Amino acid sequence: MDAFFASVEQASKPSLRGKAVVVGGLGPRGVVATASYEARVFGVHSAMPMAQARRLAPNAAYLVPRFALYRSISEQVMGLLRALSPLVEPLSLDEAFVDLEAGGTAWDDRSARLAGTKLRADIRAVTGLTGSVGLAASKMLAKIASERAKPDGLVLIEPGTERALLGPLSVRTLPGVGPATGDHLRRAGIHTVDELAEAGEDELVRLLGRAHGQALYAMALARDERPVVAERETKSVSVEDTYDVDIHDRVRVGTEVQRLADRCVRRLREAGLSGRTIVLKVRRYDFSTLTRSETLRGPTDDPAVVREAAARLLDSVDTTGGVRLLGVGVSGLADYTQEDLFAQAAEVREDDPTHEEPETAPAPERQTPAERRWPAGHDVRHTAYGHGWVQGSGLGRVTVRFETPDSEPGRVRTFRVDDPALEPAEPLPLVPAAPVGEERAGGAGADGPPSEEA
DNA sequence: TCTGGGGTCCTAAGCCGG
DNA sequence: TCTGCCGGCTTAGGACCC
Repeated sequence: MDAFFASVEQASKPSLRGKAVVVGGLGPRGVVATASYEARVFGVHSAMPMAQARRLAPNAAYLVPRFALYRSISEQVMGLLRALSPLVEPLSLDEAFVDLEAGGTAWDDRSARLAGTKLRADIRAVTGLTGSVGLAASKMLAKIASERAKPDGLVLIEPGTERALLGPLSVRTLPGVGPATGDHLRRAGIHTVDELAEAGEDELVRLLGRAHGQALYAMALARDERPVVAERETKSVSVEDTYDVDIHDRVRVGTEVQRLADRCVRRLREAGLSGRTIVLKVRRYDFSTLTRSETLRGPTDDPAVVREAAARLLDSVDTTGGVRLLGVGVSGLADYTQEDLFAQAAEVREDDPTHEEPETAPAPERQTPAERRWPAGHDVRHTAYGHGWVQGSGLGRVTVRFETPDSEPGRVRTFRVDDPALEPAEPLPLVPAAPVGEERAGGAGADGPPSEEA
């Protein structure tokens, strides 16, 4: 999908179409998750600090991500992919590999192009968004092709042309070559894929280590046999928070770690998993990051056990000077088992007579009521004006633009944050709900105004 | 107001048991 | 019985990806 988060926001907010839109964390330490193509013109891009983005594009719309909405649209798209083939490997919410051959698509350019073209049309019809398709004989090449297809395009790499195409490209084009490996290679005088191939496998292994060297050499020769894997097991579950200001108070650090442990366990349980290894992550005031881990005798999903372990790990960390980030994770995962759970909990209670029962609910997060209740970009409903979204809030006021995905750009009104006529609302579908070929339900939709167009 | 959050994989060192 | 080697596990850190 092209600039996925930003495109979803533009589709759901007519007034933002054709405008610079930046989605990401809005706090003092936020970074850009996705910038619309209009925002990229100003030099804004993913992973850039939000403060820098605001300097580059002060007039862009800045919105908080709405992951639940993105996930629901992602599922629609993944559904279309699975109609093409049973072998679909999602890489993220907005990207996936599809093994067309396993889905019965004939192995020739015409058939492949046809499948890709139809897919792009289907994505547009179902979600209203544009997606790009890369077609090639391997995952690496398909990925490179899809990058070149963006935005809103289709690129096919013909068998036999791979090496000629890759040769002059920067080593950074290859998946797995990031800033560090790129620098490393540059210092060795290797800039292009051709130079990578000329260096030879032994030299690359010497420079980068066995696994990385061999993998990179194979890719430089356009050799990539990795299969498309549909179901990959989760290897770890973790949560982390970056704080708006560094935490210096050791007691506060302790309580934050406990909260993170609880959140992590909640996620673990939702996934029906338990794990043996507890990991504590600490990023200090100077951005240096360290991890400490402890492996238990058996897997657990008991909040008390994870809290205890995280607290022990924290004891071994010096936090003087302050911490900017804390995280708790669990790895060494196993499917949830009742026996292990009880055994582990009993063990801890014996070890520690002062052990406390876990709180049933974590302490609510501290944030100003306006920001908490009215995040920028989220949907709202007003009893008189209907459906809209939060343009901004502060000083006891919230500004709302009243429009829906299929309306004209709407008008802006400002309310008190505690206006009883205003309440948070669920996002509306980006395209009218009725599937193609079915009769619409007489304009008597349960919520939202009837569509302007057929 | 420099640098998020959730992952994966690899390396390397130390330790332990056979 | 002592030593050496090897494999596997644990721990810490780093690179990379979206």
